[in-house]
Amino acid sequence: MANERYNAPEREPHWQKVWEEEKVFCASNEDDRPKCYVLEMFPYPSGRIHVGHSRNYTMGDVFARYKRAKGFNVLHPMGWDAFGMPAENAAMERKTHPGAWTYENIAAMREQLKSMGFSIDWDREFATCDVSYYKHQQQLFLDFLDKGIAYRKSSKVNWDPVDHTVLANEQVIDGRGWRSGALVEQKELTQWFFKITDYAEELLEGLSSLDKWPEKVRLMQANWIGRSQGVSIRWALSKGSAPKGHRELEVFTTRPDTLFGASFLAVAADHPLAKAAAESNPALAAFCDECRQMGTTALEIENAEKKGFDTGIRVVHPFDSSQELPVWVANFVLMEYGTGAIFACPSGDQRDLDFARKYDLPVVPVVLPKGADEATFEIGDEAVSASGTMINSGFLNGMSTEEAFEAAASKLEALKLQGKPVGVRATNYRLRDWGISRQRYWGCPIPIIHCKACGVVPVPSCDLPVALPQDVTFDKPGNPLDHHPTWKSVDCPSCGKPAVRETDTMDTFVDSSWYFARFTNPHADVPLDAKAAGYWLPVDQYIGGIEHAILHLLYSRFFFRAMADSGHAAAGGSNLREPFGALFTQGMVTHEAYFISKPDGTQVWIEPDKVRVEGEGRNRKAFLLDSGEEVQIGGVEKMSKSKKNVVDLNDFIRQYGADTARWFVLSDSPPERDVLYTDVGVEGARRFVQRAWRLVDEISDKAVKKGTKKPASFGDEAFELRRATHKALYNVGRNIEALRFNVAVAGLYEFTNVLSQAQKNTDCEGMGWALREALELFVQMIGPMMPHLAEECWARLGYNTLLVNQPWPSVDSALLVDDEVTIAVQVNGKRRGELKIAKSASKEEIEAAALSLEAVGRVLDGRTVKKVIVVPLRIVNVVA
RNA sequence: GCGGACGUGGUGGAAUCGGUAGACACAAGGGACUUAAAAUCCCUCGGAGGAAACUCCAUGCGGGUUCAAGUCCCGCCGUCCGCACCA
Repeated sequence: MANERYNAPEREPHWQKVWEEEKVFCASNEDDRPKCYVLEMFPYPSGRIHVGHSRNYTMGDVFARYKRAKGFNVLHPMGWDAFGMPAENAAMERKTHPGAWTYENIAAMREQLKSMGFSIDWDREFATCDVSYYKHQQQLFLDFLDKGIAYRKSSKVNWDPVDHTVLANEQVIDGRGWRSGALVEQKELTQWFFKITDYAEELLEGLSSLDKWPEKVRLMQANWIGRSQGVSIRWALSKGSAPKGHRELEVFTTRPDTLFGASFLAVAADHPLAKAAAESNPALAAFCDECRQMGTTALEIENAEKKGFDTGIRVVHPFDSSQELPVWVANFVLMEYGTGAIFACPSGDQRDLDFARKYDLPVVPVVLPKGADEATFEIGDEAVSASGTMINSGFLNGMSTEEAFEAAASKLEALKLQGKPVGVRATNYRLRDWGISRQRYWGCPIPIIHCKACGVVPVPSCDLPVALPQDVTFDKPGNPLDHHPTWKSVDCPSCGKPAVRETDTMDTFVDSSWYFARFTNPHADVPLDAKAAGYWLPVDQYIGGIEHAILHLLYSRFFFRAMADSGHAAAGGSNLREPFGALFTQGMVTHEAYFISKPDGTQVWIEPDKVRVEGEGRNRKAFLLDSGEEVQIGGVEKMSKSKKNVVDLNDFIRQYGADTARWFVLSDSPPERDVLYTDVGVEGARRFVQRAWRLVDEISDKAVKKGTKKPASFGDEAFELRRATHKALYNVGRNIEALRFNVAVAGLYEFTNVLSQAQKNTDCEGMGWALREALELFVQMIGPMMPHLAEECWARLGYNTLLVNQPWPSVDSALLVDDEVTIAVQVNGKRRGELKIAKSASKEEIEAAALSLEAVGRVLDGRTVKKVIVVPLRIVNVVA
């Protein structure tokens, strides 16, 4: 039996079959054990799983298997984020149906995940494109509508004037449609929104309770919500300059203290005042049109050249009625934020300053920074936003910025315009409402009917689902639901007359905002089974990419609250508001990418397994395997289909087995950081799988039989092995618990080194028993990470039970304590020696021992010791 | 542009609370075993100096706090992620 290689590709399917037959991983909603809900962000079924994807599921699986061994009732489900654009693109390119393409991908990917041996409860699997899932989503929409959480308003989209279709931001390349190449326009459409802004304060406050979330994610969300305290100020329009029907302009500011430095107001191109002024001013109208040509993303707006146009409208300064300021239209002012209008203080804001310099508007310094001299202080090319002392500011002069804020705000509240206060203290949020309408086929239909007589009519619940039609074509641009000959024709549920269905579908972020709740009972005939959700939620450990830090996670936090507030609360009286108790954001798997540059400048990416790499450093060159043609080395990037730098999971498993893949993605790199895929790294993992098998296989013959009584005493080596075993167990458990898999892996490497040394001393008293203990615990420790190999080893150790059903072994803490400790001795902060001393040694004893060290005396060289710092168990520092 | 992170040997990284920097692994070099190879096992391995003991330098760069800084603070540089219709 000994010296046989472990044949992973052959043995792994065997154990997977056993687990499946025994239904080991099916979670019960009725169980006395404490519950643990482990979830990895579910995948988009893009086609095939590559090694990059597998990392996140492996981490979740190790945690889930560990928790199961620790005695928890574990829920570890899997599903598919199955709606979205790639399916429609595939439909256009390959003439397949998006549904057919999606379900084929799901079938392939499910098999891939199964071949990784993940401990998933497949009975709970669903795809968001299943009618049985999205019909409940439609019910949720109706309930949101009822509660006022869903509403309609006008909003802008990227419009391709040639294809007559709405484009996603990623479909707009350099301001042009990706297929047509036409200049993209902005178009106003009436669309559906969720009132996430109603929850802004709660979502912000809730962050402080999420102490098991990464600090950076909470910070990013807090900044995204962007609460700011300020004053909303109404400016009176000067008579004669105001368009008909307009008498005032409302502006939100966080800096009322700088009001005396205001030199102009600026409004968005879509601001009602701008539109009104443009009616009688063709040049202004043209400028506003130009602003609308600009991209819709924050990136484009920020990077665009700052431009403006004077509307001719003038406003009266609230603190000085003799002063009038011009109102401009500026391309950097957003209608969606605040009131769509700002007042500009160029001395204190860089963007305002650039604008003022460009259009020759006044710049009045109003804040004198600490240490500056008022007589010589000037604003050059850089605005000064720091706080300081107020100058040139009338009644605010001499105050600090903070005092001036209060004084100005109070005065604005006291002043009256048309009988109402000029200013009101207000809290503003950067967060905008969530636009969910998409003009696409492959999404959840919005259950609404538009009737000429009755207006917007919700589809009655009893008529759900509104299912997508199957017979659609993608041969012309635009939304196939809109083109469909019959689908949208329907009788109005209210008056019975012919009406039309809403043809917009929902943003796929809606689908992923509640799937985790649905997993608690995916077969319930209501969206949320309150009892099951009350039992399982919140998710105890959520794992996913950092790229979801804001949108998906914020939307889900909102959606969960919105569900509760529209009658879909999780039971248990817990009033649960946060769906994810702990969050972990893992890094990605990266791989070198290779490409060939075509004469037209485009790059054709090449799969790494078709490339041979030669040389080192700067001389590294890559060639095509079949033709020998040289290819460019394109740097290390995240594994992605578009760059083709993926390693297919099937190929990998066929060659190395799932356990090698699992071990590789867990090794070396800290899980929150990116890991570089390299062949040599994989070789290392493969070697360890064999080494672990060999150790167990060989040593099990030297160890005592299972169940042998523990000897009364152990020889030194046997005792040391036992200590090492329990230290390893303690560390591996702690590191899995903390998701520090790379450290757990290192600990296991270290332990195998100890084990292979110890087995040489079989003469030592009690060694046979210590080896048996070491092997059994070792196998249990690798169990969560390499479950197939561990089962194989468990059987080799003589068991006919399943390792996966064994409880996690307990640490003998008596074996963890050292009675001696080595501490470093420093002189003036530099290490000069070390000291082995009893753990119980007093400070005085440690100090005396340190000072008597030969190396310390030599370095001191007769100098007097000024001070000795003793940190027991850690360090001694002699200061001379 | 705005917001957030990260930066340690030839390489991936470890250092849990401010307390011996480089655990563990990979690569490389040397040796054992073998007819030979693979596999496996053993040794060396941050840089400079030195026969050695040992000394000096070293955690992206420049400052600071501290008895003590990879770790804390300030300022740079570089890389990565997000920016609301990719998921």
